[in-house]
Parts: sequence; structure tokens; C-alpha cells
Amino acid sequence: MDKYDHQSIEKKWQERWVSSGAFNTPDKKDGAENFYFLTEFPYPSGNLHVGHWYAFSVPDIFVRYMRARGYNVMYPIGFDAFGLPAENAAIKNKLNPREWTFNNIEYMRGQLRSMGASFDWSREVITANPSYYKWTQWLFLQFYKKGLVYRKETAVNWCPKDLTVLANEQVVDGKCERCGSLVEQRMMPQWNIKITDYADRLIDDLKDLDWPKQIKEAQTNWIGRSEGAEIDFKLTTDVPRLNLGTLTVFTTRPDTLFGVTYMVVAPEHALAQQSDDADVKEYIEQAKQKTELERTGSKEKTGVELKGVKAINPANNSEVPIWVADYVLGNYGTGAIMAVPAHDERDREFAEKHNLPIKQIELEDSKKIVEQVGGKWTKNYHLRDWVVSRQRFWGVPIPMIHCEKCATEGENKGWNPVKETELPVVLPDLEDYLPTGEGKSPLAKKHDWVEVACPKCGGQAERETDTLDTFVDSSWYFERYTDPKNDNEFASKDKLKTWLPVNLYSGGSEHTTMHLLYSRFWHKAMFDLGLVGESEPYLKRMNRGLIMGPDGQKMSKSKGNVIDPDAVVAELGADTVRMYLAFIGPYNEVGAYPWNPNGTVGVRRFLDRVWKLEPSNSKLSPQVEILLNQTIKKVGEDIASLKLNTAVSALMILLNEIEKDVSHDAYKKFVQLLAPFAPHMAHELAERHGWKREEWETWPSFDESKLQNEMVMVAVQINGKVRATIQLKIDASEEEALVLGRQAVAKWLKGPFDSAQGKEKKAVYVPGRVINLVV
RNA sequence: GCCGGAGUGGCGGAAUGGUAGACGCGCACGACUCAAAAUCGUGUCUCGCAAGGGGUGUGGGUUCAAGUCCCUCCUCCGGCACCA
Repeated sequence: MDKYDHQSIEKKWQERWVSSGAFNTPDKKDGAENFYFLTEFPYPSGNLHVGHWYAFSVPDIFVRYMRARGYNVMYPIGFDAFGLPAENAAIKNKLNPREWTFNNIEYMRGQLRSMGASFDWSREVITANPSYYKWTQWLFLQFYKKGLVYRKETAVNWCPKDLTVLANEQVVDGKCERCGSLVEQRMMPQWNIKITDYADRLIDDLKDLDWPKQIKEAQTNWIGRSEGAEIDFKLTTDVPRLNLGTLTVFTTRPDTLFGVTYMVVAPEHALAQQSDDADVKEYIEQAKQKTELERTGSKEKTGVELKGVKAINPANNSEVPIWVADYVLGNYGTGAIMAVPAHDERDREFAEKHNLPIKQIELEDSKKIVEQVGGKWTKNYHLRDWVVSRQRFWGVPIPMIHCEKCATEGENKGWNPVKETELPVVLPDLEDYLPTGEGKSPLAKKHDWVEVACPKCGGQAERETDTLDTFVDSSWYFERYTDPKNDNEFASKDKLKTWLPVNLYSGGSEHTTMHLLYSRFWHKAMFDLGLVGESEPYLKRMNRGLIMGPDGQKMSKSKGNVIDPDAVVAELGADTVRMYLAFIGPYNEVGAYPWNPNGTVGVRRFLDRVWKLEPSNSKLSPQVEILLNQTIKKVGEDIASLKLNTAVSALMILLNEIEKDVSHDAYKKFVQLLAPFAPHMAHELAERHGWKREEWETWPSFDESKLQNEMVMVAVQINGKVRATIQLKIDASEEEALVLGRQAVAKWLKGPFDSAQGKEKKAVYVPGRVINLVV
């Protein structure tokens, strides 16, 4: 046969697949079960890297296998198209962010097609299209009506470089997750979504999901539930004009109540704030100046006493002093603690530094104590509500309008939602995309857009100029895939029911406590609104690993270790790259696999040998026939469990055996097994052999009776050490096996066995595997 | 500090408690070639000429049999962390 010309052959099949819509998935297919395979949609950065290939081309092996097995598989693709890079490119190069984004999308479509992946392009979803974000806004308004959205002035994370607020999840080690700048704390009014209302369900519902343990653990840690009690301490003061009431603390250790020697309130606590003591005022001011990282990073225990007021321990009526210290956080629990230096390391440090008493006590029963002092059992979470306002342009406009005149009451005072009939609130183009720098989106400069009639009173009002966090966009894209062109609903009930929940979701571990948590919450909230039929969106989730540079380091331009997939594809072909990435390691484990340029050559070598394979009229030997059946079984099982590396290895072993001589039947089966991995080559071979679709585009079956050779090699051990191997009939009895085993060791290992002869204490035969003689 | 996960050749990695190192890369030698590349063949855990011995981070344990199960320690990776 001619040399394998991957360039023309791959191009030919890719064009055919696209023009025929070969992988457009019907919502129902007779006799076929639906299977929804989802992988995180890409950000249109403008260029595909090896990570994209790993994310999309490797799962395509699984998808094509499932199709061959008769499933109606949806494998959709889209673009998470809003976000800062488009805006930054616009500012830097004087471009329109919309054009930048959509040009990138167009270019990346071509690159994605070069994978030969079986995407259903007819379901493409782009979050920056008004036809999509109309429904993002609509969902936001449903959440608003349900009371899940509120506006509040709180201390928020502010990125001084990206000039926007960030959610807690987007701050890593005190730094902006995107750009690495140190995050500052600012008091700003922002739109929040009540994810904390779902904290318990987000933890408790994990137990029924077929998800890796590490993701469940990470989410549970992130939500950080702790159970304890709130206990009131009466305040007493020698300053009569103050009516101080009580000081409530949260504790997980009510049993230590008798060991309390002082109290601590956070600098933000009302009790500290209303003090006119100069020392306290100064301390509060200092604490305010600290960044989050400085405050939680330094373990040094500073603080000042709040003079003139004491707390009374409800357990024993003893009077204890109250201190203000920033090791107590204002936004957790009640912002105040009872300090038990004998039983808490931090309290001990503080007590030692400030000469406060340390009182050893007998621990008592928590339940009884809480009951005795009238405490209230409660839970606290590390999880914070989701701040979704972003002071940036390239995002979904938040569909809210501020009207001074007809201000509604309550926490959202002054704000009214845009009428649903007015959706979408379209994001306009601007002259200049520079942020205002005053904590406002550049949209604020577009006055004719901002000024709008109040939806309630019709008077002059102003639009919200912040846009939504892009994690809102991506919280429901997989629902839109089920019905991407629907103009009347975000998706029809029927179609949602047909496809959801997602059967398998593949993605990166970096989304564990961001997208994956947000979208679980979002889906649960939609479930409560009756919009979807199940409370968990993804039945099974897997985190894939990372592809590193050839030097084992993370690929980066500065290290010069970046592999350009387009170049490798041009040189060796898409099938080679797909198969190499499948071969590099188990797909369903979070490893870091270095790209080995020689490895791709090895896979290409394998494919070249496949290409040269010529079937003949010969018959397979019984041994090779067994191997063929074993391989069919193994490759199928391995793909199903995403152990693609061992599936590839099984194909290589089979090729090594059939290379010299292969029957027509075995040849076809081999090509069928190869097809998910190297679809271009497989289709080309099928066409050249004149096979009809229905004749080969299926998964071959194996003969259960031909999985084992009649004769097997069995190891003979003495005390667990292999001393010989013998040929044995697979159905040999234990007695026969042991007789032959003893003969074998006698023959091969005269010396040692002679000395052991007659001393055999025990003999074990594991059929077809091993004989162990214990002496 | 708390919670997960993982430690196997020169490298990526294989091994339902049953012959450790499959498969691939690399390397060595050989064939082809004037030569090289490509390709093909053979070998490749380790000590030993061999017979044989040793070997899956450490030390113990369970078992006829342990990379695999249990305990100790060490190292690495990930999540959380002044969260009361």
C-alpha cells in the first residue's frame, strides 16, 4: 500500500464529517439509550494548546466507543466567551472585544475540527451571544424573585490590577486567581447570591455522586461546615449610659465553658466599634489597614482590652474581661469568641502574651452545658455568599435598574429588576473600554445606555453597570446544550428531561471549588424553582491530569517548553496525537504527564505498521484467536473505565502478533478496535476495503469460550519463590497439577528440592496461575 | 495543624492477594546501506562467567503467597487553615 498520507486523509474525513453533520445528535434514536458526555467548554483565547487536545480529543475516544456500542451520545462543544482577556486585548490593541472574541472562536473552530473529534456542532453554545445571555439574565431574575439574590455593602476582595471585585473562590493565597496580584479588601455594595443557603445540601448530596473522593473532600473542606453552639454572655459595665445587652459567641467546644478566662471580639464587632477608648480606636484603625493576607498570614497575637465592660460566664457567673483582637474574624460565627487558653492553642498564645489567666478544667458534657446555659445549637460555614458583580465591561449586564424615587424596601432598596419582556439587556459597544478606576465598569460612561425608565414608576432611573461573574455564564451551559436554539425558554422541559443529568463530566481539577461548586448550586436552585428535574447536574465526574513540557515542567513561553499541537499534527497527524495522549497515562487520574516527543513518534510508528497490514486468506492460529478475543474484551473494558493507556497497549500487543499474517475477519475487527483512537485512518481503511457502514461501524463482540488457551504456563513456587514454570492444561485437577509441579521442581532445581523432599507441609494450586509448595 | 492521594527500571507507566517491570520511549548490538536516516531483528531491573541470589520509599505485621491488606516512620502532590 502507498505511504500513509495523514495530511490529505485526515483533511478529507474531517471535511466529510463536518459537511454531513455526521455527529449531530438527535434527541431520541430508536433503540438507543441516550448518553450525555460533557467536557468543560473552552475559553476563546485564540489558540489551541496541548491541554485542549487532552481535554477534547482523548474523551472523543470514549465517545466514539460508546456510539459503536449503540448509545446515542451527545458530545457538545461551545465557548465560554465572556471574560477579561477580551477586554484587556481591546484596551491594549484598541480592538472591539466582541470582534476579538468572535474572530478567535472562528479560528478555534478550525483547530478543534483538526482533532477529528465527533462534536455535535449543531448544538454550539456561545455565552457572549444575546440569545444565550438573555437566559442567563432570566435565570438571575428567577433567583432574585426567589430571594436568592441580594445587594449588600460588605468587605469584598478587590483586585487592583484587574480593577474588579472577585469572589472568595477566585482568591488563592490572598492573590487574584487570574493575574496573581495581591487582593485588597474594600467596602463595596455588590450583588450576592445566597449559595450559603445550600451549604448543607452541597455537602450532604455529595455522598450519592459517583465522583472521585478528592473532589468530594475538597468541596467539603471548602464549604467548611462546623457544628457548635451559640452562647450568650451577659455584659456588665460600670459606665451606666451604655446599654450593652449580651455578647453572643459561637463555639464548637461548649464543654470548655468553665475554662473561659476572657472574651475576644473582632475589630469589626459592634462592641468594639462603639468604644470611644483611644487605644481601641487606634487598634481598629490598624487592623483595617491590613490586607487579608497580612491579617491571616501573621500568627502574632495582637490586641487591646475593651475597658469598662466585662462579660459574665453563664456557667459559673464569673466576670471575665473582653479584648479586641484581630485573630478573631468579623465575618465568621458571631465575630466574637469565648477564650479558653487551657484548651485552645491560639487562646493560649494570646493569654501568655497578654498575661491573662489560664484555667485548667475538667471537660464536661457539651449537650448538658448548652442546655444548662440556654445555648442554641447551630452550624457555621467557611463558605461565603457568591459575590457576582464585576466592574468590567465584557460580561453579561446585570438586569437591574436603580430608581431613587420608587425605592423598594428591604435589602435591595432602590433596585428593581428589568421586566422579563425586556430581556436581553444587550451589552452595547463602547468608544473606549478603559475601566473608570473608581470601582465602576466602563459601561458607566455610556450615559445613553445607563439612563433608562424605571420599570416600576416609569421615571428616570439608571441601569446597573456591573456585569456578572463569568462563572454565572458557565453554571448552566450544559443545560442549554440540550436545546440551544430555543427562543422561548432557556431549554424545553422535554429536552432537559431527555438529556439530564449529564452522564459523565470531564474537566480540570482547578474547577473543583469554583465552576463545579457554583454549577451544582445553580442547578439545585433551579431544581427548587421547578426548572429542572433533578437536584444534581452531573452523575459522574472525572478530573483529568495535566500535560507538562518535555522537561516535566509546566508548559510556559518563558521556559521555552511549549509544544504546539498544530505543528505536531502537521508532522505526524491528528490520529497520532490523539493516540499518544491516550497512551501517556490513565486518563481518569490527576497525574502530570510530560510530553515526550519520541513518544509521538512511537505511536506514529505503530500506525504506519497498521497501515501496511495486509489481510490474507489464512486462518488464525488458535493462540492468536484467543489473543484477539481477549483484546476485544480488554480494549472495550479499558475504554469504558477510561484506562486508555492500557487499551492502546493491548492494541499494540495484538498488532505484534497479527502483523506477519492476519485473516480478513481478524483484520476487520482490529480496525474496528482502532477506530475510536485513530478514526481517520480507520475510516480510510474501511473505505478502501469497501466495507459498508453498518458492516463495521459497531463494536466487535468476543467469543466467551475463546478467552483462554487450553494450555497455560503455571509458575511453581517453593515457599512463594518461583522455582520453575510448567505447561498445564487449563482444566487440570489440583492433584494433576501438584504432581507435575513436584516433578518440575525436582527436575529443574535438584539441589534445593532434594533437601526439601519429604518435608512438604502444604501445597496450594491456584488454577491456571501458580503452584506453591510449602516446605 | 486537619483532611485526601501517591511513592515500582534511565523515562511515561503495567500488574482481580498469585510468575513484578506488560506496552511504549530510550539505550546496546545486529541486518539492510558506500554511508546515514528510515525500517526490521535481538537484548535491556540488579549482583553473578554460571549455578544461584536480591529487588516495588522505611521498619514491622497478616497470609501458603504482599507492589497490592494492616500498623510505624519518611518523602512528594492536592484541598483547607488564626474559621473559634
